[in-house]
Amino acid sequence: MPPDNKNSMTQDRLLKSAEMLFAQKGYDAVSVREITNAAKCNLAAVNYHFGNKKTLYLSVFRERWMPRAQRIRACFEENLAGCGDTSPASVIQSLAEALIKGPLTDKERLCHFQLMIREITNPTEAFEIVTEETMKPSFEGLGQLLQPYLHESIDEERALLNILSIFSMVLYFNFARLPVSKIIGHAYDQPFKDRLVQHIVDFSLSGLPVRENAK
Amino acid sequence: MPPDNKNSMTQDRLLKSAEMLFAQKGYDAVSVREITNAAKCNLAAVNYHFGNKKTLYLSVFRERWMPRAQRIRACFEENLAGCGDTSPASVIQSLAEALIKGPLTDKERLCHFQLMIREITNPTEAFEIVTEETMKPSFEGLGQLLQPYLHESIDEERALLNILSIFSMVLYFNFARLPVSKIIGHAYDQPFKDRLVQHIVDFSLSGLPVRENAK
DNA sequence: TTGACATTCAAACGTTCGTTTGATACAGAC
DNA sequence: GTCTGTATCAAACGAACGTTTGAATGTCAA
Repeated sequence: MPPDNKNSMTQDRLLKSAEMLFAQKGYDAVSVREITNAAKCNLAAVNYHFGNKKTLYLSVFRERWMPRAQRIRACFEENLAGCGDTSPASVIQSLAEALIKGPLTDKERLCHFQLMIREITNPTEAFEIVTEETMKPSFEGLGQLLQPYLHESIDEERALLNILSIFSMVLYFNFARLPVSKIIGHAYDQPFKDRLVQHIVDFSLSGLPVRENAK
Repeated sequence: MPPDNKNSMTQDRLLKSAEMLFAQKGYDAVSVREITNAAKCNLAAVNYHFGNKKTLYLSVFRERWMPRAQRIRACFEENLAGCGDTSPASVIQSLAEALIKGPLTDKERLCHFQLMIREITNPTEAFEIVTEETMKPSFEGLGQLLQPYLHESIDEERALLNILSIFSMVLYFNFARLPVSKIIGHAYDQPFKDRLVQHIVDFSLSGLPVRENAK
């Protein structure tokens, strides 16, 4: 039997380096040599531990992306439990905080959403993990939470579109930091992220802050 | 002097094929051979007409993406002129229709937003074209249109966040068709796009359709 | 100490990449 | 006809790619 320490150390370093590079540059723009250099191991290690580059990419989603998605979900549920109720305001506040401030470091969060976006624009086998095992269950859960509070006339599609819209904002403000920073004129610091959460909650609950007599 | 017809015909075919392939697969996943095969011309044509692959990619943005962004903008302005006023409802309706139904074919629109997303996640020199020459001016124009109607307490950053939020929805519902289709359970047909525009307008103006006594 | 096994490594594999080359075809100017 | 410049082409270039190989290294059971 191999020393499980050394074995998994190289595997873990590979997964870590691969995840960061895939997130930053995308699958095709990253070479196996680049990954193994970053992980400080031999070129052949990828094929020895994961078979090939594609399986390494899939392993990144299985071993690193999925657990993180679950951590975010757990954080949302903790936030909501702390609210004491399941009103739309509480739900959205808990969701926005879990996704934008949440349990992840800033680097992790950026990495997480970049991988997600790349999988949406270039779907591979990992797309199923992202949609079927993560997004879909989450959205169904949110739908059940919000449904009792929505207008009776709202059908299921409209309810889902509302949740997708909230999600689109969170996703966008996470992965499109560059253009957002360019447009608002400053970086993503902590106070701004606080204001961002507040904005998403406000906008989701009331839409544009229009004066009453101007609607 | 060469026959300007034949000259520009090959160039145009290259730009057309390159745009579609770059949008579908991303810069690194598309080879020059793939592009020249699609354009039915010789491999060396890319280097003869554009110098190299990277310049071809930039030319796609300059020669095809920018004009299309301008067509969308013109459509928005026509829509708004047809409304007779510049109320937030009219502005948002005109914007959502220009972006989601608009002057483009479905294929063009998908291509347009895919290129945009790719440039946001993998910024190159074309990123400046997308942000500085297109997004920023548009958002400033929208800000000036909406400002008079917003609450006096709303500062510039909050006003921009509102516009960015509307934009995030439009962008998301355009480029993330796959997961959206998976979640709502059907394809992007014309009636759905109508409902989508309506939803974006409603959501932007009022947020979640919550019952009054439940807010 | 020996043998079996897991892991690492340098080197090479064949393929595909972006780019270059030199020949060829063909237009209009003189 | 000859010359000039543009456009296309097949063929080849060196570099980088993902993957494979076989030897070397280290660890533990027997």
